[in-house]
Amino acid sequence: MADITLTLPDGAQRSYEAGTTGLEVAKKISTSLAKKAISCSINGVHSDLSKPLEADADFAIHTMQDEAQALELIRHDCAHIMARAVQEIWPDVKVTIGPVIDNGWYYDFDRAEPFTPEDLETIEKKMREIINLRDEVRMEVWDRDRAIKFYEDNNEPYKVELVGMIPEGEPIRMYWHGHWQDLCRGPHLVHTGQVPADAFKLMSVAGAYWRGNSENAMLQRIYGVAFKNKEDLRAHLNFLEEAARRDHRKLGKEMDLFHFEAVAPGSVFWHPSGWRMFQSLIHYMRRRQEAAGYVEVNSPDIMDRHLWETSGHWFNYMDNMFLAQTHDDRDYALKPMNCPGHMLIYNQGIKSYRDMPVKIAEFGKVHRYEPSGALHGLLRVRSFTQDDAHIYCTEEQLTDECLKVNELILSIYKDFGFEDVSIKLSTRPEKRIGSDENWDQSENALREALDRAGLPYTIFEGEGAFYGPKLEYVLRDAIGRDWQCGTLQVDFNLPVRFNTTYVTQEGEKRAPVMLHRALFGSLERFTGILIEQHAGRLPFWLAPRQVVVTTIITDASDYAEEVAQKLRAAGLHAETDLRNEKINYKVREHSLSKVPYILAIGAKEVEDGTVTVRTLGEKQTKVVDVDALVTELSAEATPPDLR
RNA sequence: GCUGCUGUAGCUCAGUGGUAGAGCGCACCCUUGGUAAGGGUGAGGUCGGGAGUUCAAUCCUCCCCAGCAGCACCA
Repeated sequence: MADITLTLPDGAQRSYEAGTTGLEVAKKISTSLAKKAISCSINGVHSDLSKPLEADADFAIHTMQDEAQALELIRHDCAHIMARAVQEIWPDVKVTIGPVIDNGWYYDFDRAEPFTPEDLETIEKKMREIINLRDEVRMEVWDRDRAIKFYEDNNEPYKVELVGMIPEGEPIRMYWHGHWQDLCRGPHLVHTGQVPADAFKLMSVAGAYWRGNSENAMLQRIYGVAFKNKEDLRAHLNFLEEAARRDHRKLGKEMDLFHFEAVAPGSVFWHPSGWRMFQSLIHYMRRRQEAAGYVEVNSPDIMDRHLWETSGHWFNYMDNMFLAQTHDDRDYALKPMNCPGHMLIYNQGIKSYRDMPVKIAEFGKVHRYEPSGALHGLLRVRSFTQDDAHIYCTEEQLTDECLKVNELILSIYKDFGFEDVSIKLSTRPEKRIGSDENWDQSENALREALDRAGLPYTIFEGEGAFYGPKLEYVLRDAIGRDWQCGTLQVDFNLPVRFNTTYVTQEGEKRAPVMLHRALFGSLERFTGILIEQHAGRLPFWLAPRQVVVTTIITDASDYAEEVAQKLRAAGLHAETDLRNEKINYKVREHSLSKVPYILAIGAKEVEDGTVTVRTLGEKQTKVVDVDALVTELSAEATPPDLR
């Protein structure tokens, strides 16, 4: 048999007989390496050690030291071992798929009875037993008929379907973990004992549709997390606990910012502190938009159904609209969008090419009947305030305007400390309106704007709105869930539907191109993300309660009021706490509610005309002159755009 | 909307087939104390809503509502 030459990571070249497996190569290099080896890379493709090497290649052996490969294998083997455990405990459970995800894996099962938390413990225990068996993992390539027959005989209909979906020409790989087998692309570990038995944990059970389609049967998904060692697992569990402490729903209650009621699911009751923060965001955005040439308007909340038919929303989103009953015979709907209102404002009077671009902004409260299961604190609600705007421009201005919006969004996020924002470009969906030429033009404008800005982005084919493609600016919550905030959409269609025009230099009427854009997106959502981002310790300029003036003795009350008045006169959110309580008690309480500065006043301060300042979270206090403090805090309270 | 779980005082939660309890908060009293909980007394609940089973339901069953996790959805 011919020899093949392998180039190792250090550049060394070695020759072996063709058909040698990765594991045999490892053994020839050293016995200890063979013991530690978990997989290999052949020309950069992560592969099983049992795979025979048939040609010259770049070759590397992986051990648990190779983080990326180790975690992928551990998690993927965990998925298989869990499925084996489940079928050993409940032989009638049908298996489906079990991929690796961030921090772990999941596996979807079809079982009549729901899995209980006790079941998870049982499964974990069985998994540890399987790991201890150190069963060899073997891979066999089968032909399609044999695989289908096998799964039919074993009453595994989901696997039969999966085998059928594998494209012609691709190998059908069957992985055996001891006596148990699964259809899988691989690669896998050498034996089950390579999975660290103390570094994984089953987390939860939840429903999930077969193949992600709500028309299909609902399966039971078990989620697990797995790491290289138990320290990493513990660190991850700590992270989850920390994240739970930052949950904006919890902090919203603790900081008395907002609440929800069953009478209005998905709609926020803003408390004074929360509303103050909300208003600070609006004031900030209003200044930024004015500086960027926008004009602000306000349009009605309830409008006739015919308007929504004209815009196309009635046809596309009727089921998700709130309808308003009246005593006349007309149908009204609460606005789910601001665009039609802006079209009617634009259409007043005649616009010239000299007026373009026209930028109409509104802090519009929109209502959308979101599915009950989608509601999630401030992050997904049924009525929310958009910092919405529509830019009407000429086709020549299109790309430049996209670029300007992109710059504005990123500059604003930067002011809030969001530096790495992921951007999604969603292209034409199947169900859409408008010509392909227009879609080409729209998608190109967005793509070109991002390219000119030199920004990375991910394309999501077919995920655009029915009227145009969109950019989505995605921010991440405390536990790593992504939420779309800003958005920019190009639309050639709505202007045509509303007979919206401008007069060109040649005196002809022409439809403008329209951009839909929101920068915060939803002010409710953005507020929620901010709360989590800062774990409630908001930047001073956004903190709804900035300073509390506390007294140590009752005799200091008058002076405390005086200090608070001075702070308020400087525009700061200052209040007093004159209660007959110990200073320790007051400090604790205001610290827990995340007030940035606690001032303490006792006999000494009254006499000297000073205050003692404590910064949130710091033990050290300092005594300062009141006027100096007012000056310092006023500067700190200045919003970033005014500095 | 789907699967599973949860719903008891303002908050966090315990508890029982015989109409309820703690801590915190709140009110009042004592205490005037120097940087993360001073002490006492007291008020406060149709046990998410409705129906059923039962001599008796907060507890068991069913329906509805809301919330949580995930899925699906997100103009």
